[in-house]
Amino acid sequence: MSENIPFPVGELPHPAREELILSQVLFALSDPARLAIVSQLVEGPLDMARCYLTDPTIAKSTKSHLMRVLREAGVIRNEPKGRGRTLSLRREDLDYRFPGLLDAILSSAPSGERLDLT
Amino acid sequence: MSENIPFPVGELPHPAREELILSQVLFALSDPARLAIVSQLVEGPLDMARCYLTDPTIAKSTKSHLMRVLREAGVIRNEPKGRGRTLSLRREDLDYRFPGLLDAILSSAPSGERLDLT
DNA sequence: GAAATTGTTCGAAAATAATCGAACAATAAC
DNA sequence: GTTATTGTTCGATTATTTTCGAACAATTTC
Repeated sequence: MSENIPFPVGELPHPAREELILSQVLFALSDPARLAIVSQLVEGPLDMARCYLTDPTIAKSTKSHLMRVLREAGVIRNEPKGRGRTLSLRREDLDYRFPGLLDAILSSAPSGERLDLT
Repeated sequence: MSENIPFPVGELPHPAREELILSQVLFALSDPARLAIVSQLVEGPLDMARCYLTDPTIAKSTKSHLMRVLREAGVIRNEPKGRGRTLSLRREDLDYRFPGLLDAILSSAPSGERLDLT
């Protein structure tokens, strides 16, 4: 009985580069847990299972929600990969729309939220 | 009957430069109305009465609250001046703590929220 | 000093956002 | 095919934010 097919859960919707809204990006990055996620993605794409949260007691549905906020703001990409997901930073799009913003934020981020950039 | 003297309302508390927290700043700037206020302050200090909101129907207590969020995040200064208040951007402190951040945000802000910078 | 101006604080109501567990979906492993 | 793994969605709950009007405070103007 397939009624109410909401979404095929596989490919998720991502805003186009031109649709990114500054306020939404700032809001997404204004949460320490979300910013910490972004910091982990600076080095490159990451399997979601290998993307750790500052608070390990958080429910997986909450983790999923954090990713959703980042994705809907256009900060990260979330793609199916095997039985899991690959997360990646939309650096080009962010730099194109908001030049210097990501760098400024990442270089100001608390050290606990920043990886080694040497 | 002076009980419960909460605050002399005059000088309001401002966080010190070292106390500014990135997440709080980003959150404060993630609201379009608040960002618009900040954009008006780029040109210099402004009497609060001359600081306009995008939505003119907003209550004065709400306007006051918007200013409070910006002040408590350390984005603006709010000082008594005559019977009103003078608002100013804490640019030096922000630039010191979060280099490039304010510029990146302001130059990416929607045109309706940005003044002429020529 | 009385009235007008400007803006803060307080308390309550409304709107948003965060969080969780349970149910579901998709792939992988067996 | 069955089970395990990984992560999304849904619905409910809680927490945080926003908004407002009323009351109050400080200053200016009269």
